[in-house]
Amino acid sequence: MGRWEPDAESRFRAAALELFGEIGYEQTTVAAIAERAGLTSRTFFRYFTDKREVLFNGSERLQQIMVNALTQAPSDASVAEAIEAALISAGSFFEEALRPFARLRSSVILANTELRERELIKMATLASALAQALRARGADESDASLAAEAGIVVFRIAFLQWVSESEQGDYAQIVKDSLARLRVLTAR
Amino acid sequence: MGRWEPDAESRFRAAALELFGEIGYEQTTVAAIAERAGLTSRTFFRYFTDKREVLFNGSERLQQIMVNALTQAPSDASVAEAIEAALISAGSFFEEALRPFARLRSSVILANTELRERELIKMATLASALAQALRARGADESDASLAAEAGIVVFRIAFLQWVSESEQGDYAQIVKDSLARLRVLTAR
DNA sequence: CCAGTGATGTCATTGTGTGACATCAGTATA
DNA sequence: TATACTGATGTCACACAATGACATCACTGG
Repeated sequence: MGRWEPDAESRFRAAALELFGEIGYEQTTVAAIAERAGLTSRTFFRYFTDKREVLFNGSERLQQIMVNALTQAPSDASVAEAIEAALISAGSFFEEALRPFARLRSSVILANTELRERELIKMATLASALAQALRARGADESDASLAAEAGIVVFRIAFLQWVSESEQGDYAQIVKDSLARLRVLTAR
Repeated sequence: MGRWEPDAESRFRAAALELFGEIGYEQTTVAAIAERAGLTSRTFFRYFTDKREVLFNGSERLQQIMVNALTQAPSDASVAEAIEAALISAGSFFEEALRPFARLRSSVILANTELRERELIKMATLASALAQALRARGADESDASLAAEAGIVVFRIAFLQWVSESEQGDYAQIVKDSLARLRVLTAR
């Protein structure tokens, strides 16, 4: 057995999500998270740059999945088709079993402005990565930005629907519907 | 003459923008801003909830202008047309004389992640307001969100182009071009 | 002339975030 | 086996952001 309990990082994540749900994000101090995880504040900040970041470090993996999907789309696919493929590939993140977790996390984020800010910049980073991948496929500079950002808009709205209590549909279907709606709306 | 120098708020804004430009956002302390403005940190936080907020409190006015434009668009205008009117109405913010200021402010924001976060949430708030106004015009619930968010994407990209050194065109023309591009991209 | 108002200042406190240094089990190396 | 090394954690000290409580005092209206 090692000198310390394993999985410090996931213990931090679990403790944080619990406390945020129990007493709210602002009321939760880093010291409290660390105590519940059996560690110290100082150690918390070695794993996460930020108090907020403890809720967001799955995002690199999501980004990688989506960029891969986009890159591997058929080379004759249109920009819109490539983006659609990327959005749908994110579905592996959104399996039914993870819905309760996603719901809790999502409600914590929506309840706090600081956390929404962080979420938005993660989405912006994702959009940049997708735009970059589109350019690598030969898309025009500003077309790439526009398409990627618009794609992320659809992604966010679809995700919110998927995670909402009332919604029953599966993620891929919601994405396709949203894309279709956007098409209608932008058409003259 | 009043007991204090007038325009405390704009003195804070000016001092902050100067210092951010001179030594960077992170290196600038609130105490330093206050000192340059001839006031106290405590007073700074009476005007601005945040250190960041000192760069962002024009946004309510922008929002009001755009929502007004959207609301006053002809009642038979399509969702897309109403959004276009709102985007173009923002042009009163972006007159040629203000470009140097906008450029400095923009470069300060782009250089710092915290500030980019704040900018993004201001844009998100703006998008919500536009969506709300669209619903008031009778637009479908999710159509309103999609159209407003997509509109803000165009707005952000157009603004970035307008503010960039190389670009020469005027704001309204850039918006129209970007909208046209988005239309082409989303079409099947 | 006086009470009240409001913008500012002073002081104290909590929490975030970070640098510098200490500890010490496990591992590699002589 | 002894010794040095590594790396995850802890301890301590500190700067800065943010906020509550209370003090100050020019100006205003009666």
